[in-house]
Amino acid sequence: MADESKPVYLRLREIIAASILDGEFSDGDLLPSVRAFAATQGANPLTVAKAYQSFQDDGLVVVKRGVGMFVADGATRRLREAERERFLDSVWPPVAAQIKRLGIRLDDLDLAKA
Amino acid sequence: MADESKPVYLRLREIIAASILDGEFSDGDLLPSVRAFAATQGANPLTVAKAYQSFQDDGLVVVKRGVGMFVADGATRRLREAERERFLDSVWPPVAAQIKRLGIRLDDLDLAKA
DNA sequence: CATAGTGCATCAGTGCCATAATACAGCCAT
DNA sequence: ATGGCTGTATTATGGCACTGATGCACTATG
Repeated sequence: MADESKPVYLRLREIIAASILDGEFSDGDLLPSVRAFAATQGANPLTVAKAYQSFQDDGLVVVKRGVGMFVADGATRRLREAERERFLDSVWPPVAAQIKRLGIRLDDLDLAKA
Repeated sequence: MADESKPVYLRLREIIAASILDGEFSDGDLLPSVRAFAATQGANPLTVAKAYQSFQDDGLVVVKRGVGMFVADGATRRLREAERERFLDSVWPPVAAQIKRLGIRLDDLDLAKA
């Protein structure tokens, strides 16, 4: 969901979520520091902090002050379920409607194109 | 694409585009006036005007000052092609990526749910 | 000409987003 | 203990998009 028009902190949030879902970071793993991640993404550290903040609010990330941010226990599973529900409820229906409206056939939709 | 978080004028634009693609308005038809459409949608007339504006810029709508806005010649076809290209280029790839990432099977995606 | 319906231009207000510069609080290896 | 790394809080600023109220120019109709 790399929509170029979205706010930066939301894009960063999606990048982090994708990394976790793809297994790049597992439960208990130490996430990149705010400053380090900001550097690699060319973003402001405070903007990164804002992205991390939303994960804390959901309890998906645990902060050890002075050490770093860790993926919470069971976060991978909970994140996957939350994202799945959000996708099926909010993302897919309008997409399906557009597919139908535009008369797009499933042959045109290559699932490997991702 | 009724994303509740999007700006109003973009949602209105999508409503209009869908109406045209669904054949509710054909080439040459008179579109609802800015004020009338604003009333039915509970929006501000200026916001509606901004939505219509984007169609004018694309030449999909022709303005007769003092009369109203008409669907341009060939607009239905051009709109369908533009929307199709936009969908395949910008919308579908991230959606497909998310489907793959979340391990969603095609059985869960009911195309009739639209 | 008078009226009522069009779209449109102008100006202003509001809120979110991103950035910045510091400073502070906690942990850890040396 | 000290230096260096964590995240956090504060305040301020600039930019931009969205929304809104008012009034004007235009056209069809009678």
